[in-house]
Amino acid sequence: MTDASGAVTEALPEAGSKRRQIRPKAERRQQLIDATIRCIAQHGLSAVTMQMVTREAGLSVGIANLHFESKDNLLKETLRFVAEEYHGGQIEIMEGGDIPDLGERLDALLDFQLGRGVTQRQKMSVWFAYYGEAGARPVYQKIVSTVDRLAAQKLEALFIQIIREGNYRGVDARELATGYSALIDGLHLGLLVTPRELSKRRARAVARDFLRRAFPQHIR
Amino acid sequence: MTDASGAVTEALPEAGSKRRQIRPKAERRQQLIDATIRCIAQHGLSAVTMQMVTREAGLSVGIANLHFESKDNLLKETLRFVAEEYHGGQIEIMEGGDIPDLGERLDALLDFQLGRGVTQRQKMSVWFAYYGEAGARPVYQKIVSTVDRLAAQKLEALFIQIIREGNYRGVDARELATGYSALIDGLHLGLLVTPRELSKRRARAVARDFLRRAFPQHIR
DNA sequence: ACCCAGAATGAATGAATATTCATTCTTGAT
DNA sequence: ATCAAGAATGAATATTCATTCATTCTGGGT
Repeated sequence: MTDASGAVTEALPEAGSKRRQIRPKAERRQQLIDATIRCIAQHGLSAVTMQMVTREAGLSVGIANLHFESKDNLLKETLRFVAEEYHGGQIEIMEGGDIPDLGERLDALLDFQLGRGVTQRQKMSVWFAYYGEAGARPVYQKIVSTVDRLAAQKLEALFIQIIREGNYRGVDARELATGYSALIDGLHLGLLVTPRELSKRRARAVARDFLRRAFPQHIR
Repeated sequence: MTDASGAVTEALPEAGSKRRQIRPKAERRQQLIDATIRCIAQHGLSAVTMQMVTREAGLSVGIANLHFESKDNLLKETLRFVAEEYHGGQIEIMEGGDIPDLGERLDALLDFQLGRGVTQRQKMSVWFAYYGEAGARPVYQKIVSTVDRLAAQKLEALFIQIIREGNYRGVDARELATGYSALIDGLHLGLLVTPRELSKRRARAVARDFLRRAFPQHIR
């Protein structure tokens, strides 16, 4: 639904039929998680209802409690999915057997973190919606911490390699990694909240500048 | 209320009396905003109810709709208050007739942004709770953008002064200001969501490092 | 001492929403 | 063809919550 035309429509995935379909549990779960992401991005975490999500998924209300026990759980699993997708992508690049050159690998990482189109913006919304609640919900903190820590370690490892290769002096890999991560998070926030002030292009320039200042031989 | 003992109690601000008090409108408004901040920090924006807020304030439920027209409006005004307080503090320091030395002024700014105790943490929670909803609520975006822009301009102006004084080459004040703001936001996020990984001390070190790399003559 | 404007109260109202579950439908196996 | 397992549905339920407003109370003005 939610389309301009009054016609009752299916959600994106399946088209046409209004016949009841039976699908495996895993598929339905993903379908509901995807719908939840879209709903959070569009309406905000605090406005999301089960009716909204199931309608967005093109399914009936009861199904959400069939595959997830409760709304709380659906939201928790959605966060877990987004967190793992985002950090998984980063980690893959950082380990990167694909890209042997360390400078290029950094560039690829930056591309992943600040690139992409609308989809990325949706994920960003979700990401920060949960951050906003994290202060009051230890469950969210835990999910985020877990994936965060792993990504932080990989980033530090990459920086250590670069520092060694470039023979940079007086640079602490750990501190730099913390700073870079925080910078990326902050830029995401800016893109989300004040898109008028901060274009994606400028965000990338700022992040690149940070890296260039730290690793002048590797960037540019 | 809410205390273990059955005794009916007042909220923190006023003690003892259970007699109805009449106070000027402005005072009640502030009292409710303060209570709202505490509630958001403790329970999360999406869990805040009017009952919760008015109870926290030690007042009756009806009063919130008397002084603010609606819950929506109370939340909006609370955001405005937090935004103006935070950015107001920064701006005052940055204009800083108090501190003539530019390096010291930077240090004072950093102190303000990453210093303070529990109170600061409460404000941070509130701050990011709203950020999380900003993607879906233009009203919030607007409030934040407005104060944000002013602070960004002041920071840029300060950086321009420093660049001139230090005769730094190849440094773009605007870009650097964007980067520094983003870094601070990102560090706040880290402090909020993964306090185990990121201590306040380390956050300050990271931010200082950023500034030192940009303005080596002014910092340390 | 009295009054009354308007501040404060909280029980009542109605709307929104998560969750349940009796029922219906689909599919693959026999 | 028939059947059973279990996936899917959505009307009904119970709860929670924002908002209203008739009533009570307070304190400054006279």
